[in-house]
Amino acid sequence: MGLRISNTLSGRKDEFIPSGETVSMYVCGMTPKFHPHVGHARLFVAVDVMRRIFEYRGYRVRHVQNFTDIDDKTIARAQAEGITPEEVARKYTESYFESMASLNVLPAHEYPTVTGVMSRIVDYVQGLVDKGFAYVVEGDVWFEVGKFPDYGQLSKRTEESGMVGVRKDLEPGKRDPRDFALWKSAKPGEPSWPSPWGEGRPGWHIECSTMVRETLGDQIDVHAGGQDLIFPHHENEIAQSEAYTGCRPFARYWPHVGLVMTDNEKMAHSLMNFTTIHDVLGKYDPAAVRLYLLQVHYRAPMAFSEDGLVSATRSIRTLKLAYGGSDEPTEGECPEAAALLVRFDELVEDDFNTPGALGVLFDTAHEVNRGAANVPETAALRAALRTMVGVLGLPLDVEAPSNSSSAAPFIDLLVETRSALRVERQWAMSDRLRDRLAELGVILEDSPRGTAWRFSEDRT
RNA sequence: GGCGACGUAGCCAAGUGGUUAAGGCGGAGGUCUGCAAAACCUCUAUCCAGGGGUUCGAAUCCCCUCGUCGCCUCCA
Repeated sequence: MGLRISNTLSGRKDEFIPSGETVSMYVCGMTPKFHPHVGHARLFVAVDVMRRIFEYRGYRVRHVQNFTDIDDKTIARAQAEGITPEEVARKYTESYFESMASLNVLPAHEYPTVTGVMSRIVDYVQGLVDKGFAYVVEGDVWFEVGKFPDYGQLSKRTEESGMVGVRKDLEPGKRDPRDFALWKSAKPGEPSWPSPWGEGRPGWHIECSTMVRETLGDQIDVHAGGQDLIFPHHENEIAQSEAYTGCRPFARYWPHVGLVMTDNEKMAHSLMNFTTIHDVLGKYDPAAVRLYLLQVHYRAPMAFSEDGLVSATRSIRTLKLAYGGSDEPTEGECPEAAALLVRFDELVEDDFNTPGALGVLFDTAHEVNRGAANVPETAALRAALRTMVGVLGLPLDVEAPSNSSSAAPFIDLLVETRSALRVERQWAMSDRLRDRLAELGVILEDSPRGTAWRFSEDRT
């Protein structure tokens, strides 16, 4: 059975049938107006896993992800920080890349920006005007929803049912409450770009339609984003694109990633209730963070919790132990390893079921840790585990930062001293050292090869 | 009000028609260890928000109720 993907457009889980040799995937990226938070991390890790699974299943993928580098919020942030909107965008775009590199998120093949495609956006808006889908009112350009009969196909809203709650006070010149801005005339002091309708800047949705067309073409395979973008953003994107190109569906598969919740509301910059990825990575192993994010199916809402991160930190150890063993040459067949991989493949193909797949990883890790002496099977099992870890993108190769602490030389010294005491069989003294270190958050592990230490994950 | 997502053990979470309901964390016991830690082994949901219904058979399909969240447009 092949890959199946939940598709907001069809309202079902659909079998994935590629349109060509390469899977085209567009992801609504972030507005770089502050450091990315855990909600962003979840979205981009989820999308990263989708891409890795496509590639694992033998597809080539072309992944494009935008930055909305100019909008009301970047302008507001620029004023707050006393820098230009460009500087805001640059600063937080860098922050984005840092966080994503730590989480082992593969870079997209292309990162278009609004400012980078401005002239194409103007052309696109002009095209919609020419085709009769948009009208101009005093420097503003509006998309006329009434001209596009399929409006609401993604969000399942109809004019009668879902639109009743929209604002009643129309902006000047707007013909229908549902109409939305393609181009907004500049207010004094705002950044603006020239257009046939005067100085202004693009509306919120048009940049994505333009960028998709510029980078991937008139129809794409996969369009992903957060669940909060279904309406109006993705709905409007579809309207613009299908009106412009006449090609439908604009995107064939629409997987939407559930939101990260904190205190029973979505984590969002605008709600001031977020935890940045940077902060989380300061306290937790990146592999644990990624594991934590993949432990919930991407479509379900996810409650952010430190307990979950602590739990994931403990879990990751089992995986690391099995993953990091020395390499023995693999010889012969290992039916058990093959069976585990089959289980893994089936789960991963079924709408990117990472929580289910992680169950297989732990089963595999236990098999490896159990049979460390049984060389051929262990090698095959470990190879299978490495394959799975690669598909999920868990950064198990990366050392947790603990041993690079500035306290490390002193802890090493204490451990060394204790080892000497142990040789003398001075148990009372050596145990006291171990207990005192434990109180300070340093855990000692004795083995025939010597004594290793690590920081407790519970330290605050 | 409309549309959508969700409600499975102490916590997190797979499973969406059929033998014993994955896995992780936590907990209990054991092996190992000078004692620990780590690792490994065993145990830890007669039951899937509640109530009806369909079926030989449902956590899984249908209806209703309750609860949580998201979206409802140039955005606080």
